[in-house]
Amino acid sequence: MNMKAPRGTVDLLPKDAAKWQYAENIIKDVCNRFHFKEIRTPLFEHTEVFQRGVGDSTDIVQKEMYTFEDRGGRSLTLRPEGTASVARAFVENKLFGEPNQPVKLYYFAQMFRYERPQKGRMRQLNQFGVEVLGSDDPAVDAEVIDLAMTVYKQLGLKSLKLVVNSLGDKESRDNHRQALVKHFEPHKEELCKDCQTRLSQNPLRILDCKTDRDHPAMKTAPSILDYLNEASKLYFDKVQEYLSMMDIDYVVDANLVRGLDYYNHTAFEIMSEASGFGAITTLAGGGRYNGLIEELGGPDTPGIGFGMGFERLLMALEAENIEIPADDDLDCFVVAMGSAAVEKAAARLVHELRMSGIQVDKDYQGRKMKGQFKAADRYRSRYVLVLGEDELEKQVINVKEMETGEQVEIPLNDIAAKMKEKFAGGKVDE
RNA sequence: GCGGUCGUGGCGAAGGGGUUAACGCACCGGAUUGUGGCUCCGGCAUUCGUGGGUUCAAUUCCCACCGGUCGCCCCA
Repeated sequence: MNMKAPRGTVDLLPKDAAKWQYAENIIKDVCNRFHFKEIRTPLFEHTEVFQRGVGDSTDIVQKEMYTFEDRGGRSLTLRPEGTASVARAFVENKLFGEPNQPVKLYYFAQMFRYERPQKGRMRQLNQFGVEVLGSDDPAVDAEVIDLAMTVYKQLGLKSLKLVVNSLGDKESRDNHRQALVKHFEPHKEELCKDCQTRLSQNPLRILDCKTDRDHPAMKTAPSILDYLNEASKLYFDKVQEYLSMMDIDYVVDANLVRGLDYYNHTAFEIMSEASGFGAITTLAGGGRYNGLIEELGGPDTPGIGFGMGFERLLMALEAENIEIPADDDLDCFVVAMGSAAVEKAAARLVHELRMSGIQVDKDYQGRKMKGQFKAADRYRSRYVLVLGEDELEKQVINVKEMETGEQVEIPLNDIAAKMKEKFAGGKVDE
């Protein structure tokens, strides 16, 4: 039997889970300040949701989905990204009818993509993401970007690069697409195999190709920015103005192309520039997707959002040597030493302390007293409560403060109240 | 999906076809009948990633597979 976690998956162990919780809490706080509400959608959807939502020509749909048939013969797919699911939920639950518009949502969710694992790329990955549905105000684009950047700043990241681009509206995209095909068609044979396919499928992505990066036709390729119609250009200008007003640094990269079909107008990506990051530097990516809601059967509703890789976020924190405050001190450790009666009294004591709101643990390994103290030390326990035959006889408990080494005897009847007193007002180091 | 590289205890790491698989850290016990450190002593690998093959003999050589890692593709 293969008892290893499936390829591309990892166990999140307690010491790392604490870091995740820390980051999650900061993110939730930022979302709250931006007045976004949480949404939780199912882990899997009808396959069609992604085929239509993400787009048939994308890598995700073509080769990365975890698709399976359930016992009822339905084709289901583990979600490879968040936007399509949220859009489906928006339509199904008629959130477009809510009085509060736009609908501003955030989520923490696992995504699944069948890819060759690598550092920063897992088959099961975690994303934090947001979606704003129901407004095409360019200030919303800026707000969404601001939210992402605020999250990173709140966590202490500095070496970041924000890249923005505009893919324009449908008319602009179509015109640009035609120009691209016309431009690359004569060089078709010189391009890589992938790009030859892209020429007919999605010529925009040729611009993003690493293989043909140095091809002379690449430099003279028509830029989307030159094909934006008036409305699209105006829109992009406004987004940039808002970003400037918020003092958010960014660069415009006309070759920034998002891999998913639903994007139009604003596209952006946030990358880490910290050293030792490896080949993968994208921390978050997103953009506007006016038309997606309609594609999924809802009313014509504009939308914008981003997905932020959680594993990569933590990699970035590590790369920038940002310490995550660890708070794993223990309030009390009960050392019990003696007969069965002592053990029973200790169990009761532990229970009572916990009922009083005190964090407490004890030894269950049958260790000797010295070993129990060592354990208490490892747990960084503030107090050790010793209960032995003598104490039980006298109905007291020996309380030792580990940092100072001071010890006092407290009657068993008062111990819960006394300890509660000591920890009143919260722990000092919290 | 393709290419490079790696896979020995909880962790780090040596070894190199031959009956006991170094060492360090951590952990447990003792010296010290009930108190955290230090020191000393002792304990701690029956899958040396998995499965085949070569051999009298394989952790060591060969093959395949699995997994990690780095890069390509692409993305979070």
